[in-house]
Amino acid sequence: MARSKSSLTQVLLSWYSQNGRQLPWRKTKDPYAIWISEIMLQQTRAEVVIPYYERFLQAFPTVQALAQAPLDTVLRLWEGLGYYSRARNLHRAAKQIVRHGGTFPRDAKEWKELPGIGPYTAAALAAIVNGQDAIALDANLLRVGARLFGERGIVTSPVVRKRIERRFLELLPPGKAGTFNQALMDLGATVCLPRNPRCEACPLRRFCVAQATGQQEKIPVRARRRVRPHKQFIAAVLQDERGRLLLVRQADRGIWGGLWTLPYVEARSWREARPKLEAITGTRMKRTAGRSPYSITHTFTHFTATYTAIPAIPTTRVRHGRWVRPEQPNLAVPVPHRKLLQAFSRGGFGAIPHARTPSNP
DNA sequence: AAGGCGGGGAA
DNA sequence: TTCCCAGCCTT
Repeated sequence: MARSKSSLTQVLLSWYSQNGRQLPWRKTKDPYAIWISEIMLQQTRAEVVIPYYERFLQAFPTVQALAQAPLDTVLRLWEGLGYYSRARNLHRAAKQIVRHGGTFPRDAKEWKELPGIGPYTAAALAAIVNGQDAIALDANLLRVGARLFGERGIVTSPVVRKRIERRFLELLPPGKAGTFNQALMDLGATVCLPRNPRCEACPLRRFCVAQATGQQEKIPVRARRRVRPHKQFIAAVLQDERGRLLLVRQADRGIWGGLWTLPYVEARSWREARPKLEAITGTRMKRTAGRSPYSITHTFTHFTATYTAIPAIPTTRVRHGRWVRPEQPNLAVPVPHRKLLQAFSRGGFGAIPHARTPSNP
């Protein structure tokens, strides 16, 4: 057992030195830059993160620069990346770090005290930045570990997570936690894939219980997925005399917290939506004659949504929100609303088909 | 322990 | 279409 353990680790590290991914945040030892990367990488694949990471570090090269920036500027650079509480927590944490003289945490326990840093990120940063022996148990390590150790329980359950972490901890080469964790991540991302794992290319093949028993497609075992509900939303496209559209800022919590959207509510008809939209914008409004609504659907993790944008005109002074040019709002706008703005700026949804006016859009 | 929270890429 | 990703926070 002792022999296979050390040889497993050696094979893994050797494979990593030849086949590891070249990622921008692996070229630096700056705790600030690595911290930014880890937050962006939460629930987000590395390829998606790369351009965001580059732009973000260019805009905010230091933790001081980030701490001094307005939240709206930070959210602008996060636009499209999702899970926007990450950006709000990042901004809060930057202020905390600067208040502590700009010194970064020295171990996992200190990292975890910052907002937006949970068990995984604390372990990853402790290992990569501080060289501390820790297991950064992300989805990759969970999947690799479940297959490698032949774990038959539901992988997301606390018991199974603990079991896999303990097994990896036994294999961890002291002082090399950063490399060890990232080697396992890369193995999960490029070889030990969720579907159709490339076992023929796996350096750990001869150590893998799932491979030996032919169960690599059945492991990891996941909890049953719930059905995804469908929700309908109505958005008002209020236009001023200069052709600008009204956006409102979402509160700093909940979906799209801190971002700017068309005024919208969950509703199935204009009749139902209008009073609520009037409350949000602080104005009375009526539908624009001759303009048709425009709908898009968007799938979230927990529900599917249809957003119907309805052109309308304010009939009293508008008290809330900000007028923006739809082709360049210069504010952080979530993807579905950005699509609505783009569709409108490319022709304003067109005219209502004269044969049949949708009464219940 | 469970649910809310984005968006995109791959099969 | 469905799955799932370098998870965290609140309840």
